[in-house]
Amino acid sequence: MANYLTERSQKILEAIIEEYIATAQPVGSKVLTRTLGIKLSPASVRNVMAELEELGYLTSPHTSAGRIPTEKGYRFYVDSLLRVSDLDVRQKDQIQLKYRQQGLQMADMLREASRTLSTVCHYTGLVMVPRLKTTIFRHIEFVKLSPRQVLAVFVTQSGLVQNKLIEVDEDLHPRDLEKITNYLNQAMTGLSIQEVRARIITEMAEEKALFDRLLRRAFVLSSAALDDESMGDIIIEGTSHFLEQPEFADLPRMKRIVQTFEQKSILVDLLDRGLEAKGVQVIIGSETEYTELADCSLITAAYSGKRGTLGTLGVIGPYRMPYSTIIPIVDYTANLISRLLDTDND
Amino acid sequence: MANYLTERSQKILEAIIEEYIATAQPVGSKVLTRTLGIKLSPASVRNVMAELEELGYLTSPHTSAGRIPTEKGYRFYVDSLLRVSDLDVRQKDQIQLKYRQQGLQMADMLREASRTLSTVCHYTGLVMVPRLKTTIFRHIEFVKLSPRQVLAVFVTQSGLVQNKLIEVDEDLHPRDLEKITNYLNQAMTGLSIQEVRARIITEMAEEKALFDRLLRRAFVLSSAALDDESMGDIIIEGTSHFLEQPEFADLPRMKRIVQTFEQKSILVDLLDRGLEAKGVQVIIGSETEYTELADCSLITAAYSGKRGTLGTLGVIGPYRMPYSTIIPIVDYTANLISRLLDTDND
DNA sequence: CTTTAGCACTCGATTACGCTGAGTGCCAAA
DNA sequence: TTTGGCACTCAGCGTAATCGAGTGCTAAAG
Repeated sequence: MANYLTERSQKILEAIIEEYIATAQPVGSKVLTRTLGIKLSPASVRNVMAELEELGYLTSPHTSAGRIPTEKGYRFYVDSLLRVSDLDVRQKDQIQLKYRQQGLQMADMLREASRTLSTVCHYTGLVMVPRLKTTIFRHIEFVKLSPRQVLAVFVTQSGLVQNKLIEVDEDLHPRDLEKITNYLNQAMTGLSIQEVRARIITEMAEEKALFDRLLRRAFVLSSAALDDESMGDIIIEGTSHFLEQPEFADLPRMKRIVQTFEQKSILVDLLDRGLEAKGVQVIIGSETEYTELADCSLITAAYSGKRGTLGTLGVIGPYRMPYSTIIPIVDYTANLISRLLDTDND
Repeated sequence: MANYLTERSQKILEAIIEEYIATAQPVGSKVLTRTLGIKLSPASVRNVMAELEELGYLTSPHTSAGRIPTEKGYRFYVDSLLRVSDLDVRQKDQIQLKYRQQGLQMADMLREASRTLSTVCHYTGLVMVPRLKTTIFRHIEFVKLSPRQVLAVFVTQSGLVQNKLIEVDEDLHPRDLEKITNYLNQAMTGLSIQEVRARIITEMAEEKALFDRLLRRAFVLSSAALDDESMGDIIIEGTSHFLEQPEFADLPRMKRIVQTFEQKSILVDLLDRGLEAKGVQVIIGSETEYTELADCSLITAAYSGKRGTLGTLGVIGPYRMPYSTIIPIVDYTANLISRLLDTDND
């Protein structure tokens, strides 16, 4: 037996997967002959199916049922068989419309993206908020709230605003705070956070800083303001869509998945993986390397601002998913968000 | 037949409800005689049960099953039968421990509260973020991001920080922004947002403002910064606990509830109701007045800062809930949060 | 008047069983 | 190489039988 697939085998595999995606039922040889373009008898189709099963692309839940795709089947389908079409104009408009309202802050926009992905795809939408260290410094402001508390407000190039409450051990005069603010904004604008951190460390070691009280303070404060790793948060919308999927009908499995979502850390990891990748990425089942998500697929794409990748977004669902329609939606959304982030904040 | 309940009937009703809460199974007369303190034959218990059913406190799913409490039964139980004990020290410590870490911003604290409620109660935790208009003005700061964009950072007395991006139609000089900031902080600190709004409106009508360009700007900006009604957001944690409840085993019902959560607006309304109430409030089933939540109970309590109620928190679950343990937990959490908000921000 | 034992009855849950039909694998003919 | 034919398998479904927990009622006991 050949260990490659003839064109006909591929056609049949494709038809099986698409039928299964549509119906969630094991597909038999008979219905295939109807669905399939080629004129072929059920018996011939069965031969091919047996072959595909032996090669590991299909499996049958029991003897007298049809076949369902394996993970390997889906992988092959996504890699080789799938032709993703462009979104049609109507769908593009429908998505774009959601971002029409003015004055959205970045965080709101990302939340909207997650929600839109969820409703358009009928799966759960995921958006990873940009990690602090990959973003570009734009502005920082220190506000004195009480003798011992300073609020740091930090704005990234792409428009993300973050607050951090800093406990200080000395009573800083507002004038000093203002000077610190001015100095930092003038010195750091345009650098990435990583660069800012590096800069702080080297300058603090330098002679000048050793003797300038104010400068020292500036560094201490900004370092406190920026050390927050809590970013890399993720926005999940539309968990309820999971409850529509027949494959998750049993509660314990369902619960495990929802818990995984609530915990977020696993999803953060998975979305992280899409950061360097170009274009849309598909992670199927066990490729996630988490048993909790063994029955799920993720479709992700990175979005970026002016200066490189900011984060990733996508959807998660059962691995029986209409990839051909979901992939362009995720792709389009990532591009749209990238564009909006670029123009929105000059 | 009496339309009040004898002490014995009450005892039996209580026993039934507690048994049902524990087991989720209809309870029969036989098990009751074991559970019940009083020496009584199953037959006698049955008589009482029939009576309780006629009065509407119990119902039976079918002839040959035991009885389960009705909504009215729960209501009576919560109102008259329930003795809430204080939390024991260990539990209090367990809860308090979660807030030990320093420098938590209010938003983080509320999220932690929701999460803790969820894990401790094994139900879904809810926390309503303070509504803007009920909070006290503490500080406002305008940061110029670009010629046409100003970022307003607004801090409430209780330590909640909120950002709003404002599009302006003229290029404001940073000096002017600073003057505006100073003026507003000096004039408005300590007022409630409602008062601030009123003040803005009256002052804008006044003669002085008409001619002072800067003052006008100040009012326009602050009014833009504060008109955000988006607050009154709510933090939901632990939705997955719903999936543990046997009463929500069927997916469609489950899905309706999860969707209701995602939509939030209904929960906002329900939590709002607890704002004026003192102490813990229990809303059972149809008392919510939402069919989506007809099988759910909410247990809520208000938390407050220095100057009055800020918001509410609580848990939501099936109405078969161990009220006697949940109520003190919610109560304690509300008090704890109130205390923390008071001390944390001097 | 209240409580209790006894008993017939109800009805959901469980098990058993047979049938059906979709689907398969294999073989022999085209 | 394809196809029709055929025996075989097995989940799903409906029906029937059984089981047993729990009830309501009645009549006797307290």
